[in-house]
Amino acid sequence: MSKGINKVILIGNLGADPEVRYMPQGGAVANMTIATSESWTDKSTNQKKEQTEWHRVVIYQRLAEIAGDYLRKGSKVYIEGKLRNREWTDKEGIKRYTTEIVANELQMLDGKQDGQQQGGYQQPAQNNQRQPAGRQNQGR
Amino acid sequence: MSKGINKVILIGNLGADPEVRYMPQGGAVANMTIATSESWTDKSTNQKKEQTEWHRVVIYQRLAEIAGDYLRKGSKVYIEGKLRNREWTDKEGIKRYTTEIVANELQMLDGKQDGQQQGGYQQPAQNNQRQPAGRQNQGR
Amino acid sequence: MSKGINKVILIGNLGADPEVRYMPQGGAVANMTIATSESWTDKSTNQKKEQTEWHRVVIYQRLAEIAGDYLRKGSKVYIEGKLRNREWTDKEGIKRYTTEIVANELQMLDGKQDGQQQGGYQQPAQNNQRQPAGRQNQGR
Amino acid sequence: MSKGINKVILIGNLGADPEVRYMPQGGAVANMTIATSESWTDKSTNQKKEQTEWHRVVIYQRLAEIAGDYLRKGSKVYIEGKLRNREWTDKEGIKRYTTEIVANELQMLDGKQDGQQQGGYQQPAQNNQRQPAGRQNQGR
DNA sequence: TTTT
DNA sequence: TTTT
Repeated sequence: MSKGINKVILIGNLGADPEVRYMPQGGAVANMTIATSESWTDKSTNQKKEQTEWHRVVIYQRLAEIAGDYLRKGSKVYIEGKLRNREWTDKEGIKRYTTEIVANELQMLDGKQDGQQQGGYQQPAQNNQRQPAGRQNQGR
Repeated sequence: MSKGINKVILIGNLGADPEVRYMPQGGAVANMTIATSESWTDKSTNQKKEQTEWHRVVIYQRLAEIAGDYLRKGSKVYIEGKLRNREWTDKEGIKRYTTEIVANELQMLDGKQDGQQQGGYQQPAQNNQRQPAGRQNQGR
Repeated sequence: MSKGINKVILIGNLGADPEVRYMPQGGAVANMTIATSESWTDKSTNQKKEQTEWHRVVIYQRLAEIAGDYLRKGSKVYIEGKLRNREWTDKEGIKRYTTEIVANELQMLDGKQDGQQQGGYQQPAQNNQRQPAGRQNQGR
Repeated sequence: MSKGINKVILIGNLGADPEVRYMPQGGAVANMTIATSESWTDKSTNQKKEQTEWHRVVIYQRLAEIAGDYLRKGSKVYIEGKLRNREWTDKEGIKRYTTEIVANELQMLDGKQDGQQQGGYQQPAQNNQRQPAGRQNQGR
């Protein structure tokens, strides 16, 4: 049972190909960043403004494999998940905190679902290699 | 116009009374932390587990004043807003990043809307004092 | 896999105790109506207005039993689910259409979780009797 | 102030071009139907199943004009709004009820934002004609 | 730091 | 038919 609601809904574009790694037990973990932006006109200066937020998203298991197989830099996705705060230590030994979205639903929103990319033929195995999940870029 | 969707929905309890400050121009800003927790049974050990997330929420203007007037430590609220990442420098000069929810909708979900609290009579003006918005606890 | 998103989020009060029935195979089905209301001031007449919507909600299986055991007329709930349109024929043989929310998440939002009701002691088994699911009020 | 939450989020495709009409006072009203579908494998028969829901969506004012100008049959959209139940009388004098989503946010999710359509050149003024809002297809 |  |  859960007490309270912790829900995030994002529609945005991937800043890079998802990074897929595998846990020692075999489960997949995908990390990706998603940009959402909003634009408005500043009424005092009458200037157009744009603000982009970059969201750290982590996905597990089967959904992580789907992300690794079908999503690429620039892909537009719908993500639903929850917020999670994580503590880690950087290489200088400084304690840092990161908020990320743990996604439990994912939908591609553009037609590049064939895995085809702008830069010609795409090797589907590229993001699929079983890399150890240990050393990864943590935090932001 | 906005490109993409950046939406957060929370239902949880306040960890403390909201901190309300006023901008130089007079607009109110309320900061609060909201806890959401989920509990489940670990099927391998058959033990009950609970995980609590603490969310930093910031509210502006009229909604901030409502928060300051009606919400207290322990209040259950519905919050809707968007994720915003903010960069700041701590007192050691270390650059830090914080993710917070900028709320644009707020609803009280418990009957303590009279401002009555467990600890006896409550002074409604307490959180209403016009404190300068300058020096505040930043980050987490 | 799902194509598209079909999501409803409601916070409101039950108009009556949930009606719980059991399918021939034993699965529970709970029907309930939930009111959400919004109020505003009509700026042309300066009059306060209020508009209430009544939502038909249906819940299945274990969640339906929880609803039957813990929810009562007046209970405040959070509901998450999807829209479903259903066709049925009334007793005059007229074909009718009803839209309902099929809930997949439910949370009680008030302190009446002990099953205590305003009218004195409450028999918890009352809504629990295994009624046939056949003859029910359909449509609205 | 609103009591309760009444929120719908849809991502789906338009079943037809939006129908835009104008109120006597000049405000635009757009009606459209949006399909969401989910597919799954029936584990008892091992057959693939698909279920499509058709949602009636109504949009007002400036957003209605945007819908009329940029959306076409087949367009993929994100819609956010609220549920509203409406009573009307069909031509046989039978009282009917319809549930629709009143949208307050709309985002196009495919690249056909230039108004270009599959069937050749598209007249942008076509859906823009100021038709009276009186006689419209009501109900479903 | 909340809540059940 | 609910709730404040």
